[in-house]
Amino acid sequence: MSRRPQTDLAVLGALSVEPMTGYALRAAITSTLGHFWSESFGQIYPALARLEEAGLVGRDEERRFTLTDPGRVRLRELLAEPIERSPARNGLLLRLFFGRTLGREQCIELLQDAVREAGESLATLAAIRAEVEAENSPDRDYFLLTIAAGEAGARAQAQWASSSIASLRQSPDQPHPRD
Amino acid sequence: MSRRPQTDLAVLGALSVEPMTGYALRAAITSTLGHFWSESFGQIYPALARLEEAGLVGRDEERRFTLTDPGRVRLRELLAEPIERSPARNGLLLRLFFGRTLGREQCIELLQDAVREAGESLATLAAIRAEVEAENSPDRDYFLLTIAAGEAGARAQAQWASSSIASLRQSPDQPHPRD
DNA sequence: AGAAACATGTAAAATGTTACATGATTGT
DNA sequence: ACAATCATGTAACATTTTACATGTTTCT
Repeated sequence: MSRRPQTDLAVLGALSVEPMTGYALRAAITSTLGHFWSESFGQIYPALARLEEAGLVGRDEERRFTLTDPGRVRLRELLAEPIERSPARNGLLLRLFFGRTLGREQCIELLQDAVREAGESLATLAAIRAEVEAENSPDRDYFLLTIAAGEAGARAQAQWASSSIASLRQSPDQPHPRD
Repeated sequence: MSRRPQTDLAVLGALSVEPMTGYALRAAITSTLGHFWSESFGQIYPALARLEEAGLVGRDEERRFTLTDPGRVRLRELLAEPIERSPARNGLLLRLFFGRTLGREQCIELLQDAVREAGESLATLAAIRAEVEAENSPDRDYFLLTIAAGEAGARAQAQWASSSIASLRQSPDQPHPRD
């Protein structure tokens, strides 16, 4: 099965929340969905064109893209499909796995970056959470669910990275192999 | 910058641990690295051919691929490069974000799957951990670091999903929009 | 002898990113 | 008028997956 349905899912889903221009859609995917989803710029307009062709999205008076009734049906279908997992690609863990070659100090630096990054994530998520909690959208509880996932992940990363730094500091630095 | 360096990093790194055939390399990437990295089958042999051409890997008496000295230098270079983050693509969160359309019960099922999955991950990781702890490899401490990351993530996911299920059960199910 | 696993590769198709191109609208 | 932002798209390129193709070795 192609991965295009996943792009369609993101696009139709975003339009189910509110009608938007392609430009706004891109901004929504970058900012709101950005913590757990991404679509590259060059995917969105072709997807919209295809979906419009198929009658799944239309335009309102202000030329914003809207979800049609068939589009809503299609969205439900896509939501019910089994989750396609994207391949794991964690560059940090890949580097730490070969940490003996990279060297202890550099590993510690990477882990410090990870702690900092997790902190930044938590700050961003707190801001988004405040915004979402202020709204009274019917989607609110579900939005908060995804925010909570991000927060849980960030906290786990911060704790893991911190304790990893501590344990690396206790172990002796080994010389690089063959140096 | 192309993403090929990332594939090279995985291949050279794996060979830095021990010499292997391409077949074994693939198995190593699937099983050991599999929790945080993936390379598709069709990438590995072309990468090996390219790296051999460039003199970064060679063959030992048993025709296993080995890391050459220039290869080790290149590996260090690649390890020191900034981490390229791969785009976030979390199908579970994408579906939950549109949970109002998907429906509360289906969301709960997805979350239950997530809890189960996290449990399976923890079991697999525990097995790998036991194996690695038994070894006395110089890479051991770094391997354990990456295992700990997986464990932390899995535990965070299990907790988040469990408490999300509880909170969804408390909120009333809203009818599907426009049904 | 046959099955299963080992081993190496290629080609086509699908996917995805990046850079470029163009014009309208809005605020200063 | 000018800059910034809004808005829509295309084309070239890079990456990745999947399916196919082929032969060897090892175990039963």
